[in-house]
Amino acid sequence: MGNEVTLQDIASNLGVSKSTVSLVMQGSPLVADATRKKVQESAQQLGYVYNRAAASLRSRQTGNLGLIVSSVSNPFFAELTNGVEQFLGVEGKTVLLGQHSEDLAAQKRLINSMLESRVDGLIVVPAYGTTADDFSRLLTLNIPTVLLTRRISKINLHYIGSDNVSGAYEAVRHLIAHKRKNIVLIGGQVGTPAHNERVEGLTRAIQEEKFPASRVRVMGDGATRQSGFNLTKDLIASGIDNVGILAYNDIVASGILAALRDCKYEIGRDLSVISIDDIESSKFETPALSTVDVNAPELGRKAAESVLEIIAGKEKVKKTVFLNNKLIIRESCGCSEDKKVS
Amino acid sequence: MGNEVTLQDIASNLGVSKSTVSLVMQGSPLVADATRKKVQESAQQLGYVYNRAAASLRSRQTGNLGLIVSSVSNPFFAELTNGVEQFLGVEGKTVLLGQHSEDLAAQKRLINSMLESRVDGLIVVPAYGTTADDFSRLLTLNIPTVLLTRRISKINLHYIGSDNVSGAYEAVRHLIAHKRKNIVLIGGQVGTPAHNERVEGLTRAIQEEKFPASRVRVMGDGATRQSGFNLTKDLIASGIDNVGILAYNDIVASGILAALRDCKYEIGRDLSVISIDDIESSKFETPALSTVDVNAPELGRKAAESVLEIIAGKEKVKKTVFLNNKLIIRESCGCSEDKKVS
DNA sequence: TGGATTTTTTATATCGTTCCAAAAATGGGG
DNA sequence: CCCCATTTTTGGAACGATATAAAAAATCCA
Repeated sequence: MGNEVTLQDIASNLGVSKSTVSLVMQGSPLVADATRKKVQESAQQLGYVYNRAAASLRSRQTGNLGLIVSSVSNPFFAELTNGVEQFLGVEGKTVLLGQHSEDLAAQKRLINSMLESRVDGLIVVPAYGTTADDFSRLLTLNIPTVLLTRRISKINLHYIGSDNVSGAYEAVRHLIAHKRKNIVLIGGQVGTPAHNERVEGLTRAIQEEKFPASRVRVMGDGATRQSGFNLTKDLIASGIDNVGILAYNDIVASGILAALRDCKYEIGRDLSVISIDDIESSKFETPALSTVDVNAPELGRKAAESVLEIIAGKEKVKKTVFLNNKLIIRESCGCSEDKKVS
Repeated sequence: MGNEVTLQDIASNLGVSKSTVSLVMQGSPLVADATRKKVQESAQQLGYVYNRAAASLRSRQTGNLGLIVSSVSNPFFAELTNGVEQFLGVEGKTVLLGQHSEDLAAQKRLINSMLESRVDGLIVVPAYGTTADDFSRLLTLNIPTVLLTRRISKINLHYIGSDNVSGAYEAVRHLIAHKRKNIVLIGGQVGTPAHNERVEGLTRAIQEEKFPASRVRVMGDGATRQSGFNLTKDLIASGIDNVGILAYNDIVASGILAALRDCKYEIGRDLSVISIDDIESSKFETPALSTVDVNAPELGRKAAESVLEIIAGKEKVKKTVFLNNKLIIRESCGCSEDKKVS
């Protein structure tokens, strides 16, 4: 335990200076090949382990990147996390993971913890209700930060997300093409940007298609399977006739489908369900879920790539990037029974 | 950016020594209350951020804990990760996350990266095929390490997992109680400890119940939804009569159920499916999945707790801990139709 | 061969904290 | 008011790396 091999040990062992050894560790082209080889062999042999904390003290770069999400138990965030970690891992960076569970105090604690760890940059899915104020520390310290999938108003930070407006728009157009007489948006935190965007896409679609607004309904109070399940039971209880359901996301959709199967509806024939996300499990739903693929792992990768670019000094001006999404038609919308729908 | 507030700045500001300020930051009881308050206020006011890397250089404790799993895209590992992070987060520790995706080279890279980050301890779900040799670095450096849910033979490390033997045993007994005439274990990497344990539980159950071994089958080649789906299609093609399926885990079970629904089997009546894990989504399957609850988040929490205890110097001797599990009866085994089964 | 170049190596200060031993301040009897 | 015990504060040496500028060694060319 107590015996740590240091640069100095290698240097003494070889009769060179620790500066030279340090240069080798950094992969500098300044050192002669023969010397480099000697040093590397000696390091190997002595069991040297590079000490990043010590290095960071002087170099002011830790190689640590923070990732804060709501919870990896949610498959959507898990896929984001997967994308981020995969990308950063091969870049030789280390990911510090935090989950706020939509708790602002927890989020604050996490941000602080990451600052203490001197992360080179940060990727955050902000908790519901986050204001610019909650991020003031990041702003004043000027930490390279990317907001992922959730925007915060009046804050000047990079943002990467999917285009929820167009996603909802395409989904609703498809529901209308199936001649559904009622449209219901189920799930989500009403009033959040992510929910507003879906409402906006829905609104645009029904206006364009001249679908009567009186036959559109929005039911939201959370983005869990359970809330999808409960809201759907409510909907059924209040009368459900030839309805096209736009699920807030695939997790909610999972609950919606469970409730509908429970009540013996034939999904696709009696009614249509289309969702947004396309998490891995959705194609194994019954019926297979029609959904807008936002490519969560790719969102994660792009966010990671982006934060590295910001650190590298490119991307001076704050950007908002929407990744393209794509409507994936499976069975829950009814296309398998009614092949002619666009 | 360039202006970092340090302990010294606070000290100068207040006319005390940086030692005193350091003591306050560490929450030492040595400093007078009045002084402590002054220091805290000044720190707040100057926007001081504690530098853990600098601290760790001298104190030899980073507060970093490493967690290496296969992939958080797999809900089981996501729930483990969730448990670990939740526990360590409130303890003020930082989680470094790595995913090896069952790639030994990636795992090696990750371990090395965590050592460079001087993690105080490590929690690892080892990749398939990991040998004691892959962990030699951890052993010689004597890093507090807990193996989670997967064991490695001939290695002296703490282990925490669920009792797969008893889990499989209970599940198979239940299948037999449903008078299923054939038993099939579907999914998993044949030959791995985790798979062997399930086979052992299965074997024990059929011997005890005098169930003919000739009507037992093991089909495994992976632990994904897709492999559950494919293997089930194979099983169906090869003739399936009054079968009781033991799914390797809930992810595999998800694929199994999808395949069975696809072929219009009435799950529960025509055949039974029981699985092991109980991930969050399983109760929303159709039919709701009967499964052995291993409480993944709790496994994660316990692993985290355990690694902290090892670091604290308790737990000198390496322990192997099996958490209790519990058979959860839902609908996929057929109990909803046949209420009398034990 | 000698001087100018180029390549390679090095000495030393520094990063921001903790540890340690010792010094200073405070408090309570007698 | 002084002495002793207790509480609080402090200076300075670590920790293990990097940065910087300068020295040393090797190479080139006439």
